[in-house]
Amino acid sequence: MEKLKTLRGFRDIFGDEINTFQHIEHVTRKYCKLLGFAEIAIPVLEKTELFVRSIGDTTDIVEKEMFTFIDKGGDSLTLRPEATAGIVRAYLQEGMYAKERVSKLFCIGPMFRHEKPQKGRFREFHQIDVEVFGIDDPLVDAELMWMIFLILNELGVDSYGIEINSVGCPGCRETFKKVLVSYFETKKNELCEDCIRRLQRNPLRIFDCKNAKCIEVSQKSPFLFDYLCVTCNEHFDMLLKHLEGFGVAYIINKRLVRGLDYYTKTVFEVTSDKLGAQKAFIAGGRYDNLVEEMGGPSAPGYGFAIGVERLALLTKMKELPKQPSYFFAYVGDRAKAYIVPMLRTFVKEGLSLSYSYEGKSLKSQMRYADSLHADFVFILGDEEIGKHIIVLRDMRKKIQFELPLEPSKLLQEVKKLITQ
RNA sequence: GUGGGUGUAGCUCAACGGUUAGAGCACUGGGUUGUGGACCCAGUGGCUGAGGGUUCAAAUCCCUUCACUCACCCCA
Repeated sequence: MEKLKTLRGFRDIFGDEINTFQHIEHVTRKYCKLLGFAEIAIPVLEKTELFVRSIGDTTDIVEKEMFTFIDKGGDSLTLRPEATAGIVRAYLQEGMYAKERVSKLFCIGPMFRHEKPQKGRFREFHQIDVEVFGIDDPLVDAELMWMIFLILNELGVDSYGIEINSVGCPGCRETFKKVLVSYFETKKNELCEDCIRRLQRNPLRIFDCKNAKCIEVSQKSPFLFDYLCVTCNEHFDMLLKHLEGFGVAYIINKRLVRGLDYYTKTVFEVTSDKLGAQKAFIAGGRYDNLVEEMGGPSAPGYGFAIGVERLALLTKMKELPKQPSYFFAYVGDRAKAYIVPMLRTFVKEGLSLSYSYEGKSLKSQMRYADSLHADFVFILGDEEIGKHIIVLRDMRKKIQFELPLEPSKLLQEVKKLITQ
């Protein structure tokens, strides 16, 4: 029989890694709540059309990376490749735009993209998504970057850079595209095959190319940054002022463009050189026209996504002080019968009590207790039962003493030890 | 989708084409009656990823396939 295993690019997350995940979620939730964000859980599965309309039908994500299938009813459904589309849908469907002036939402969960896996990239991966709707003040852009700064600081991530750029509004972008295309047309023979293709479809993405010759050509090319309209320019200037006010260090990267069609004005990436080829672990930007394009009111938006797997690779876990743990070791069947009352007594008080189901020798139980890093071990046998006592061994201090066997008195003595 | 690298015990890895495929870690038991970590002894554990071929003989060479991995494309 064939061995059962996870699908390619899908993984079990457990052990140290899931602890890191939980820690990342905990810290992120804390700052989201401090800055007035409300958590929302949205479906993993939506109609394919939602993603095609929001992400853009010529993007790689939509063209070749979605898990799409036909449902029994004949609908085309897709496992979400990103969260923004679904959150925009919820924002509209639940009428949030009518209930509040500004909506601040965040969402944590798995995303799915049918790509070839490599370092820091999986077919099922996890994102923490943060979005703001209803306001286009550059203060929002800066505030969220500051939040990232606070989160990374608390997670002990040190070597990273926040790269920012502006991709303008549809107005300045269109005029710039013409300038750009006419420049690259003159250098066409120096570009790689991919970039010649990009020239037709999405010339801005030539800036993303890693080919040495293309970089050389594009470095001398005009930048959209220098062609921004007055409004976009002012937005960007204010963003920089606010970032300085927040004390967030940034790098302006005029080459930075993003893979999703809906971005306007501010775009940014947080990168680390410790991640291999997939160096961006947080990315986001402004999307002032997306909500309207999705059939809603004219509501600007701004958001970012944290790649949890990638961030986990950079997170330093601190050893948290834990409350003491207890182990119950027993000798003989009469003593084993005390497992149930011991458990009831301890767990009710919120104290962790482990034990061996199999019993075996006291030696093996002590070894087991040690492997579980128990702080205290109770030892009970016929001898103690006869004397109405139980032995408590302090595993760190290597000392042991006798305590009353009666549960309420035992608990009293144990609590005294904790407060010592 | 395109390349490169790697597949041997639960994990990390050995084994020139030649005995019964080994070691460390982990696990289990033991090292005077009922006491942990270190140390010592013993034990469990493998269709060498799968399938075919070459050979007297294949973990080892060849082909196919699958998986993992890194990179490209793209992305968090």
